[in-house]
Amino acid sequence: MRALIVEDDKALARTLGEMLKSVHFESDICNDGESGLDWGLSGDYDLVVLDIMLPMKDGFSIARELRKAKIAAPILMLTARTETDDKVRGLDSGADYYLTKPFEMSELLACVRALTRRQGEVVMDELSFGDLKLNLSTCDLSWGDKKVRLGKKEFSLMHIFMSNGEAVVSKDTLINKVWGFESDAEDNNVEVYISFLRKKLAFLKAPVQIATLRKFGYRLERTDT
Amino acid sequence: MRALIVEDDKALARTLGEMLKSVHFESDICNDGESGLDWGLSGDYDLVVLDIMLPMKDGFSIARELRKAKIAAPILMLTARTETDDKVRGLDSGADYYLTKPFEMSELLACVRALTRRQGEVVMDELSFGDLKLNLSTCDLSWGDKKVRLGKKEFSLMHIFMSNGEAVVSKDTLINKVWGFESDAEDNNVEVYISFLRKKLAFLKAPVQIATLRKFGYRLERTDT
DNA sequence: CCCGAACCTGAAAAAAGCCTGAACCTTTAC
DNA sequence: GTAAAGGTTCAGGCTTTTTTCAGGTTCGGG
Repeated sequence: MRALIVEDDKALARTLGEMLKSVHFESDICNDGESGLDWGLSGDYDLVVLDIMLPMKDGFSIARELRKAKIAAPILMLTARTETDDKVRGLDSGADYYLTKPFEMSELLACVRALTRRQGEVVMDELSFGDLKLNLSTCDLSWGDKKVRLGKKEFSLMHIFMSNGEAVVSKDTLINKVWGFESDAEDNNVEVYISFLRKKLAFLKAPVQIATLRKFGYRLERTDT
Repeated sequence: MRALIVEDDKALARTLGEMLKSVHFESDICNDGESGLDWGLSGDYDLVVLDIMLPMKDGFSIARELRKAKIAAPILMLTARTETDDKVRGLDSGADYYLTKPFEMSELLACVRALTRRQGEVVMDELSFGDLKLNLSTCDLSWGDKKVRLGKKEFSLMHIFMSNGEAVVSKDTLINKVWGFESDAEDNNVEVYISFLRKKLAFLKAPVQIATLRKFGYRLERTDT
């Protein structure tokens, strides 16, 4: 993890760096606003600690410009100003936390933990088999730039196949998982849906097919090219 | 957007609710810790405002248990305690921001904005999907120079769609987030509003549609040109 | 080579889900 | 208080999904 510290008080900057080091951050330090912004724009920091009053360029502007450049790293604003207006301005410039000096190091570290904790963000779930992809959040099956929408049962079936790789899946298994443990669905229902899926795979021109293994079931296979 | 306020000072709770309302949050209020936790566990909130000293169960425990249950909503901890130890404890329990009373409402709202701002989004009061824009402060949906005003429910729905990009959103989710998880709204209510929104999108001639995925829900889609 | 079991698939019926106009109710603004 | 805006309910009609069915094809063992 890398942190950028933009702070003109060199002693404080160094202390911050050491504190962060104790929680496994490598820190870079800038003593003025311009260089702070430049470094921040590189985009490879996981945290930015920003003073407000700085030579050359103030912390508000830096935060604003970083956000404008789509830099998403958490910004911790650190300042002696206690006015509510400053806090509001700081947070609205794009900062994620506003901490007023003086503060204890334990508090700062707790903030840092809170800010960096939520990194397990938007996980776009997707199953894939070769280049065939099943998007679990949009429910569509795609290969290259072609996409088809799957109905619910089609989706469940495909989901099962794609989670099983190349393993054979029996009709019984499919019926149990898709139609439910105790349903009166028959083998033919599965067959019909397999047929639907094959049509869609053909439409995608995907190099993948659903192969039949008589008396055993079905499985996904790559169709070599 | 829905907020859960857990605060035993009823007057303050009500004030908070009103403040949040002005930034388009529907709030549910709990006056004790136990019910606060229960409600929070429903997982339908986009923000939790938590007092620390509460009857039945303190804010630290609530935050900890919510996180344990994988509830990811931002937690704003709100308290009179100014001890560094309390702050550290609060943040480490899972809170995302620690605000000490007394505070001004403008500060609270700035925190809320900072907390609910999706990472990577720059302009705070506008969501966008392609060229379609939803102005969060005027509730206007616009495309190019055309604009329509959305009602509150229409707005909430659109807000959810636009924060979710192209992901499918189920009717249950929509009902829980727009009408509240213990409401008796039915699927048809959602359908009616989807219908309203479609009319407005059509009026805007926006290249965006609300697609139906039968048995899954709805999602935004670009209508290719 | 022949037969039956297993499988495929188009079509159509049945069921489930969805859309929407309109009437009616509730809240808000003045 | 009143009107307008917003919200809810309802019913009939429409669309898509799911099931059913029937005739055809494939496969493997005798």
